[in-house]
Amino acid sequence: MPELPEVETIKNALQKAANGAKILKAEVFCDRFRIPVPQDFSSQVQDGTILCCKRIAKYIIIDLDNDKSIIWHLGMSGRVKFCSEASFERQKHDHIVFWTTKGIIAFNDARRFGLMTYCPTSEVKSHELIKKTGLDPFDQQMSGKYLFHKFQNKSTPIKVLLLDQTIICGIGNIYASEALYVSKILPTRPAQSLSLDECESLSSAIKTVLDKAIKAGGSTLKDYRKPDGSMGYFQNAHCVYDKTGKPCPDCKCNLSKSGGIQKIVLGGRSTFYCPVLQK
DNA sequence: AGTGAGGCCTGAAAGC
DNA sequence: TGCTTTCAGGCCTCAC
Repeated sequence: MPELPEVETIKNALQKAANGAKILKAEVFCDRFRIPVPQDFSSQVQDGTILCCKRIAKYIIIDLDNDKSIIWHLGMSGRVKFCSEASFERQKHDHIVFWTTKGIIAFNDARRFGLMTYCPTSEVKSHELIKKTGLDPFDQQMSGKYLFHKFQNKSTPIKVLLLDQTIICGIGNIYASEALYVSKILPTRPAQSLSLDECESLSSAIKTVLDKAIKAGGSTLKDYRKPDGSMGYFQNAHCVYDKTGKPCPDCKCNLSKSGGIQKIVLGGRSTFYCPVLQK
């Protein structure tokens, strides 16, 4: 499920709920993820106290006081559960469970496209998985100019490049469509055809869309401890995503003529856009 | 080098 | 109703 806003929301929730918690026991019930959980994972994180939770791209990084950091990715279907020990009942696909002094943290991931591993805290940034991630959308250097530069000589559809985590990290399939809608750019446009102005517009649209989603996700935080222990994800108010045939919010065109929001496949992924508003 | 297809997994929803 | 097919918010590897 999670794209940047969801990961940010979950990271914030974890930070709030688990900071200062000591890991009494970490149990790995299934280690077959995108990359296997290291054999010594449990013993390496056990007795560590959680100093802080950070987000790098779509990764959650949990720094422990024993100079180890947990690297966590939720993949497509990953969920984080946080609940008291008394109310915890291990459910299907709860593959990794932490018993801490502040309660249970469980990693549930039906499809196991996610991953959990660890490394020395000082080596997180140079870690194989982390080092290839591109600029965070909220990084100071993120700008139209940066995108314009990165898009030079790229004939790839702009929508496909937005999903390339080595250029900008954190954008997933939903927000790629949404950001292009906000900046009024057709997803099929070759990246190199975008003007500097359009890149500026896209850069700010990315930030706006993600920021809105984080704020909305944050507002659901108050009930993140639902009875089932899951945190719940922000139910997004999308403009175009999964709205095939429906009018887009800003469109004043004739729906019967335009056909409403169109769905196409780019780079193997569903892509949604308004053929009237986006050029 | 850059691109598209296929693969990893399971479950929900749609199609028959 | 029940079986089969398709699709899913991520990401990697492989063949061209």
